[in-house]
Amino acid sequence: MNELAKTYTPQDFEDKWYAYWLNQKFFHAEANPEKEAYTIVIPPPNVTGVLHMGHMLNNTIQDVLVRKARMQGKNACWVPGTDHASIATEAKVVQLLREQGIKKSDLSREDFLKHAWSWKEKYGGIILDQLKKLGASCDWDRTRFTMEPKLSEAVIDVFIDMYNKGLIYRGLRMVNWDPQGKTALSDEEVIHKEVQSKLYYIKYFMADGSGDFVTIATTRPETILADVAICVNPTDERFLHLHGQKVLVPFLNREIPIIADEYVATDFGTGCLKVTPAHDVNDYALGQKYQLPVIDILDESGFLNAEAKDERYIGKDRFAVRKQIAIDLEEAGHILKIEEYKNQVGTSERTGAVIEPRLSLQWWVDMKQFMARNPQVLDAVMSDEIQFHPAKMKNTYKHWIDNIKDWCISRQLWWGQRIPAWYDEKGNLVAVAKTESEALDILKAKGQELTANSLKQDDDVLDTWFSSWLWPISVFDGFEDPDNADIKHFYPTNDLVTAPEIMFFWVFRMIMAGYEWRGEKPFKNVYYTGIVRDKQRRKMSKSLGNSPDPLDLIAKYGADGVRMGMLLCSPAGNDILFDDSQVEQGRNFANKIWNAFRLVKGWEVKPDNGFSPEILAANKLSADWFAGRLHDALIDIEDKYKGYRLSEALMSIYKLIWDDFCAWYLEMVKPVYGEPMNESTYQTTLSFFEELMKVLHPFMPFITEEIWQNMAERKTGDSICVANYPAAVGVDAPNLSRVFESIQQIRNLRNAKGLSPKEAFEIAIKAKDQTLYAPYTFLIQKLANVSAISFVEAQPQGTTLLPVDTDELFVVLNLQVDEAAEREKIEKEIAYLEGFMKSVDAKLSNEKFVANAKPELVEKERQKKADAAAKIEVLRKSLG
RNA sequence: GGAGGUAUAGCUCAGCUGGUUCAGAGCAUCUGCCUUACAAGCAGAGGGUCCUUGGUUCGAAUCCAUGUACCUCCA
Repeated sequence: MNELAKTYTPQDFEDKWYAYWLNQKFFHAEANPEKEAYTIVIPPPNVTGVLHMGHMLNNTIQDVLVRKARMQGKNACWVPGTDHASIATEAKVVQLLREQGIKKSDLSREDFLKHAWSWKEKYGGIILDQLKKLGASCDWDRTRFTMEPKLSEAVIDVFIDMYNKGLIYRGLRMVNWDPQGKTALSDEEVIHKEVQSKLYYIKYFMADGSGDFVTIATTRPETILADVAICVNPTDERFLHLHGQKVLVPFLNREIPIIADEYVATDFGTGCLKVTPAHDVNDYALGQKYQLPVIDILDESGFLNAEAKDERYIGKDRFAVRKQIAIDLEEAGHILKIEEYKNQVGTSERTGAVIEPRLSLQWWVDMKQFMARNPQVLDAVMSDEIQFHPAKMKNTYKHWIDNIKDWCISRQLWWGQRIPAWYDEKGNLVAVAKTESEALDILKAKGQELTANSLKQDDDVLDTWFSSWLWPISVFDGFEDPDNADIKHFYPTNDLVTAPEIMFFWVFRMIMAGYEWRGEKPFKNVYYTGIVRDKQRRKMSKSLGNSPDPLDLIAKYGADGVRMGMLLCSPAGNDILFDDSQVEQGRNFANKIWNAFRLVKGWEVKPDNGFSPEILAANKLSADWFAGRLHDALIDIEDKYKGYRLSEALMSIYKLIWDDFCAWYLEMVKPVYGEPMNESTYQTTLSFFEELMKVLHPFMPFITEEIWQNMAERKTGDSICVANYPAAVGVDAPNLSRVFESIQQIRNLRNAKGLSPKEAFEIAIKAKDQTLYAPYTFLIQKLANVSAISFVEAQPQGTTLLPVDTDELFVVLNLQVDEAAEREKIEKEIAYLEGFMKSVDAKLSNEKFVANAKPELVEKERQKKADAAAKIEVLRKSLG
């Protein structure tokens, strides 16, 4: 290293070191039974996605964990990859085609998939390249994609296996229908939003022509065309006379019965419920119970179909009809009133469209049965066999499992794994098999002769999560070859880092898959990150435009600064409020380190024998002190890692470097201007620096590598990312607490009195135990700019007293002291200590305390009392 | 409507098994310094009814209950 730039400029070296790491294959891991494996599988981002702040946080945490494991000599493997994201990707491709004037409906399945694949090839890798900018140390040779042939095959095999085990069934059920994506969704893919809508009170006239009517309240007047009954609560006295009567559906004049069921709430709306089995989940249940007909008036796009019967509305969108029918009802005298009303509507996570409950034939996973087969899915989490961080997430997990519902896994899309089910010409399910010929074989074995022409495969594909739940197994080809070296070595994985909202979509289901197909948990720890929000607590999102572009941030502050900014404020499970100023703090820290290194590298180094024994001894003492600090800090940091408290670990490192190393240690050993540094202290300082860089490396990989490479001669193939992580070594460190306090007291006095730090003065110390000061007077002289130090038995004339713990320090200065203010300050201090002593006394004289509290605690209290008494004495004396 | 969570300094958060090493950290603020590594810096300082009200206990920020506010998930 020749010249170091004056300020830290990450742009100069980040790309260089990332390329070097890749070149040297430091991130690549091969199965090796000799070594302890450490594995993370990435939560595969959508192949359509671009990096957002959530990814940044998530992947920074993973990188910290994997880099530390790697430095600790583990066989660290972080498997990257992407998710095919069937709905999101298909929606994007459809939109792109539309822009080119091509309609999906005009394309064959094969042609559409060609377009989708070429789109994926073009844009699919973007997000992974962005992760490289962040410094992610993934094993890129292992990059997987949930829809690549091997992984798709695993999905199909699993489907067939589950079908054969009776864990999957096909059934006509109410599903969440996305009219825009034209597909079914699982419950987890539906987002409930509160909207301002209207509650319409509509009159239904009695069929007997009496002119009497009942009033119902609904937010969806367009569905009256699909009404098949009116329902009231059997105990509702207002409507007893109506039971069994009939009313007419407005406009259609269809006669429908009035039925009674406890389901209806008497205190909501009018107490009369219109029953529309085709368009409401609860109504469907009612319809089943009373064997009511089902009239479905909506098509797959949410437009009214011929079943609506009324020509005015057929072929029109549900929302348009809602508006129109309200007007028409009003004109026809059917509207009693319209109220403003807040209610929840389900929307599609992917397309944003309002979900339509729709009766359709779909494939389902029988979750209750699955759980019965694999009780460990719950037990392992509750017993901490799989640890959640933070642990409070266990409650949510349990509650959800206790209320588990079947999982709808079929999607009416083309982009994804096509369901391996086969139907005859009448649409009857005849076989579940991987290929057409296997299906024919199965049929043959059953004695059914069908030809390829009469056999038709299911048109639908599987839910994206039906492939990602296999991820920890499938990335190691654990389905294709269950005993291969990779899966045996790397599975179960160690840590999973993900967002809490993914718990049910993904974490839970991976645990299911792990026990079902490996008989083993998929990971040991789950770290739930927070949601990244802006300063106003709004979730960062593209539509709000409140999310900074991570790459811009990296360009401005450097990847290390961004990583640190993300981590500083993100305890596990808490939302993180993101602000540029945090990233700035990270960048400033990097700059601090950079300059500390400039200082050390700038020293002129000469052999020890040219230095006075005093200087050598002094530097040795300083080094011993810092070695002690380093030891304590390493233990503390390790502790925080163990509890997955990464932001706290980082804060400990931050303070270790900034305060202990830079502010204290470097100032202690720094030669006066123009003087050289002795060789042994220089070497010790460099080795401290190296240890610090190693400890910091998982958090700030780039700057630590840059400095590490420059602190000594390095060979190609050397890197801090594979250097040994420092271990805490016990040391005999001097206690400098009184020395530091003395220095701070003197600095404080200077500040308070407006004395220049350049002006040196003498001090005298009256101490019970001089050995706490005598060997270190050079430090007080150097760091507090003191010209001479003597030890005395009483306060010399014309000096100012500074209390240092129970000792007294006298500054030899004729200060114009504001006597009254001084006295007041000291008296305040005495009052506080006396109050303190009183409370300790009260405790000690309380028999129950002495009897109940632990003996060491009582002893501690006695000690406190004695200390306080000594301090009071010192203060009293200073008052004269 | 149901479930879970949170409430501590201006902001973001620690505070574990109740006990003055318990009221803390970082940032921000204020004061003084461009002190030859760093103004992206240095040296200091101020700042809190630990959400309310009860209870348990010799002792509560900590445990329990109630209320309030906010967040998340589910219906």
